[in-house]
Amino acid sequence: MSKGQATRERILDRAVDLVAAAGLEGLSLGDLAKATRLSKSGLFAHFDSKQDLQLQVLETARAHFIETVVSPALRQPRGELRVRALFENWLAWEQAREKGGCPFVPASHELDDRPGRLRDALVAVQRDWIDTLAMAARIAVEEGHFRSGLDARQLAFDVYGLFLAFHFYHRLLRDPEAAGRAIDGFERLLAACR
Amino acid sequence: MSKGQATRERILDRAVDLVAAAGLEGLSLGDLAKATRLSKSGLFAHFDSKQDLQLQVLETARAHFIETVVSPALRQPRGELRVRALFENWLAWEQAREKGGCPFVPASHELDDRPGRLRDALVAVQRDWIDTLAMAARIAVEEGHFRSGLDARQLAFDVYGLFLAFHFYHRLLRDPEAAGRAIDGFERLLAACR
DNA sequence: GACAAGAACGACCGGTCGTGCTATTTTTTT
DNA sequence: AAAAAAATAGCACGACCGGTCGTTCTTGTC
Repeated sequence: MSKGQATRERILDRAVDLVAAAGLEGLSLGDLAKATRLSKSGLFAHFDSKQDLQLQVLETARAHFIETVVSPALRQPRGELRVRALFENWLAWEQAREKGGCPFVPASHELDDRPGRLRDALVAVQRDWIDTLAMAARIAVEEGHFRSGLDARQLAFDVYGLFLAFHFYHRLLRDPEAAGRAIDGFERLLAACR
Repeated sequence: MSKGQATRERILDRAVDLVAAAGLEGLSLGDLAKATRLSKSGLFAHFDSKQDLQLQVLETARAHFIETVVSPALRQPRGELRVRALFENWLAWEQAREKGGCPFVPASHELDDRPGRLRDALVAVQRDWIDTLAMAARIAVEEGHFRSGLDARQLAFDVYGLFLAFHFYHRLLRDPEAAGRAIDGFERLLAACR
């Protein structure tokens, strides 16, 4: 790998953290340059525009998410275990990044009223993730772990709600019971699926 | 009421809409001046600083929220009906503001890592609201509508999750079924409380 | 060792931000 | 109607924004 390529990856990894903390708009070239100990222009030479940078940050975050949340869960056996793994890895993903948390959550609220390529890219990522959740639930029905007739997309909605509530209680309210509450809610949800 | 007072309230009302759309940081004095047809300096004379403006915007939003969500629900009879009213008014509050949605949701994500008076004020508002939800649930236990031993604060957590999922599906994904999903989830939640 | 390509630099552009100071207009009080 | 007070406008500031420029340092190839 060329040196430029390596630097660009270093920039993007650092940028994902900054986005998780301050959002996609809060990410400024100056801050990112300081964080990577590059000059602003030296950094900017790696990207066509700020939007290009933001798109690449989104793509980098997506790759991280798939690597640490989705892929390990897909190695679990089909059915309830896999659904559990998806949710638990998701919570861990949010907690692991000590400084920022999940970068998609702030991005979702910044972009929900701003049409454009950035928003389209984010929506695509989120739809994929919801599809993954729903598909895992549907497989659990096939396996006989969940009752037939279960609305898998409704389950995905409910689970997403638990994650967002966790994010909110954890990051804004600093509630130490946030994770416990999310897990309790998830168990109650699963019990209703059987 | 003096004219200045009236203008200030007009500014704050308009500012709440802009915050709902663009967040507390996205609110700029220039934009707000244009929206209220004042000069930037003429507008600024009403406030000590931008932070002062933001604090007053938060307080204005809080007053609106209590007026349109909490107070009408407290006029409902104690018990399940009141819990229902709180949730339904909450959903309606989010949908009523055609341009912006709930101003507290974007603010929560902007401020979750920024200590200061703004964050403290927002946390206080949110804690009050969660207490209101939990208290209504506890009353429903007293009235015999909900089973005894119910964890009222867990219910508040779950309900908050449903609202956030609704907000996310509605505003980012533009899912027309968002409200239906939230209501379905709420009904399932209530059924488990009885 | 020459030389081109890649990578990073510092200076700078026009624009917008929050914020102060001063003048002018409008409202209120006498 | 005059004087006092309040409300608004005009203007300029320093800081920072995304982005461009020409230059320099590094790297690898012939």
